[in-house]
Amino acid sequence: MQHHKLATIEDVAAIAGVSIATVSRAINEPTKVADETRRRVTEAIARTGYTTNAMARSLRMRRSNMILILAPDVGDPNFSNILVGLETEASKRGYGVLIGNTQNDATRETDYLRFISSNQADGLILFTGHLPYGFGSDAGPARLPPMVAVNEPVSNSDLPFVGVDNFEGARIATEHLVSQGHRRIAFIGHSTSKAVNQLREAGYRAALDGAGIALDPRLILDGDGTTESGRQATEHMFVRDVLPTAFFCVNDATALGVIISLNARKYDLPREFSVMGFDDISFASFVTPSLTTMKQPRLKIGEEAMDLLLALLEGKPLKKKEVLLRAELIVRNSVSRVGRN
Amino acid sequence: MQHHKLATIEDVAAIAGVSIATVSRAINEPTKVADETRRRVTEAIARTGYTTNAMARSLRMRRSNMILILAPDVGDPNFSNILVGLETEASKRGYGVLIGNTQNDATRETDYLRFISSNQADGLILFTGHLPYGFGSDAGPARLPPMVAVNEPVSNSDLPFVGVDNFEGARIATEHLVSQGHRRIAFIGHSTSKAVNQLREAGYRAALDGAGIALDPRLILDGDGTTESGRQATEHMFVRDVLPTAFFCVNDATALGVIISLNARKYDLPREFSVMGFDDISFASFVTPSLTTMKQPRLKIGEEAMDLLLALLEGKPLKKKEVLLRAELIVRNSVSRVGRN
DNA sequence: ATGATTGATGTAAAGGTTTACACAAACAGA
DNA sequence: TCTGTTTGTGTAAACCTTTACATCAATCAT
Repeated sequence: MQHHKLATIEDVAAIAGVSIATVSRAINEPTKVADETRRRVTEAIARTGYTTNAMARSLRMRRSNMILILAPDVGDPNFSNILVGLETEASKRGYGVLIGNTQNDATRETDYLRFISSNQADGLILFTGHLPYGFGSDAGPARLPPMVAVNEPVSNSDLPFVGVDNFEGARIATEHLVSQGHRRIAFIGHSTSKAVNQLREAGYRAALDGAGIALDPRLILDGDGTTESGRQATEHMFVRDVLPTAFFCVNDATALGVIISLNARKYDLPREFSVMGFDDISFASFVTPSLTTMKQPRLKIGEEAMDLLLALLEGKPLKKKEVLLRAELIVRNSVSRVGRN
Repeated sequence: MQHHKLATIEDVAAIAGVSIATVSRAINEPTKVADETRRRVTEAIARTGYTTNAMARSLRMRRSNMILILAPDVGDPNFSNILVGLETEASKRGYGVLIGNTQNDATRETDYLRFISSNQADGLILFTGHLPYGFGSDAGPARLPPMVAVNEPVSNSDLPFVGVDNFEGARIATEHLVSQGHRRIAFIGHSTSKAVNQLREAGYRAALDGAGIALDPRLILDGDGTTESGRQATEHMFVRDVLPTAFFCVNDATALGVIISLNARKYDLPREFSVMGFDDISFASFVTPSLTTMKQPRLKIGEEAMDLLLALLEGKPLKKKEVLLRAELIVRNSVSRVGRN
């Protein structure tokens, strides 16, 4: 009862009075068929409402024109904006987009590989920062599908990568603080494991270095990028009583924690302390004070990543193995000139 | 160079010393094959690393086990949380999820239907509030695929619908304000076109009615659900000098506009005015004062919608044509007892 | 006039499954 | 012993394309 019976290429061929091969050619290589024939085929297609069956096509061509996107958290607003870019570019080029929410669960990751191994997807976009479990494995196919990593580069691999230039962004951010007269600038979010954090810290160090400001290691605090870690780091500073005039936070979530902590202590922001974030996530403009931060070009990241993957897929030579996009400084109200009190 | 040559059912059959039919049965209807045979097949599968080719399977079965999700804005955080629910449920049941970002563009909507007509997707989840353009059309297939509407019911149709109970939620919200002693409660977001707004206004009216509070039409203001409209409505109230003690806003975005406007006028919130939202979007807890609002059960909405669609798809009898989920009152700091000044 | 080339089309194979139907063996009931 | 049923398996068709190869007519070069 599902399908009446969709029109097939044979129906079209019969009506147009040609063979199915000709119909196929009229559709896929129009120049290879005579004008008059093409006209008849086009008309027959219109009359039957024919659409080529993608399954049969994929089976024959060994190509699904689908891209699988694997992300640890599809609900993450940061992800979803990149997704728009990915989807837009894919759609423009005639590809469909399949999504898989891995939740960093090995079982789920392996499970999604069925889309690859069963030919349901031609390529892979990875947000996870590592190869899916089950790839390097014994049973798995030796051949890896075309892949592009986004946001998090995949460790020990030379996978093409698209993301924001964290080092440069962090440098710009820190330089902005310096330009406002700050010299005691804390970095909140030191991490020995997260590549993103390390790059941003490196940018911070480079900026201080460039400005001739000596690094005070007591102003560099650990953090895992959560709001809670920002809060804790701030509290820790007050306990030790080693204070900066400005906080550069590894990301907006951390910055929020810092702001919450400072607000709770009744400081007047940004007069008494400046706070700078990174990412420009949606709430950044709604916090009080609204957050000065570095905006990630999320749409662009998505588009570039998909473009790269499709180039890979279509066998075109890659321009680059790595695309780093610039973050943009967004000035709001959480940073002011130092020493206004 | 792409694929070495994946193992097929024939390879497995050869190794196990059975026919391909038996292999297929061993996989899909294990009870129908003898224990010993099944063992041999399983082993052969393990040895070859065989995965069934989904394309061939879909072609034969006329079923792709894919669901297409059509949404006007994939980047909308409200959407992306529902997406998690949709994806989780689909994945649990062995379905994949395909996404289409329509941007309310007729061309794009029509374009995505190719997934349906070409058998690449078996069913449709609609966030758009209307049937995709090209469906009722002449050329299109008379047969509609199984569909479920989410968030926005589809007008003039009896499409199954899953969403939040707006009427009930608005009533609960308003009753909360009443319970805090408010009697002059404004409704911001009256609309003649948006169904959601109308339902929430109806809930507001019902609550007032239930509390024996006479409706003051001057306290009902137009709004399209944007932050700007919330701001404007508030300004308008001050111009006319007809003031409530509490604002019930059609959604959080509107509430944010109201708060911005009141903050700009230097009112002390929530002492002088209470503000209530609806949705509990991510920034709700970050505004100052943090927003008391009604939380949409987004994950649950997604799960229920997918469950409904799959039931439809698998020909099971539907429990209901409409699933309305309850919104939950989230008490934060933007509402206080009236008359504390 | 002849052979070679070009252009347009058709024939048939291949892609990898699922499943209706046929068949054989084993078993049950008489 | 015979008939009818059950159980397990195999054969082959069908799902709908794309495309290598063959065919044939028309055009061209010599």
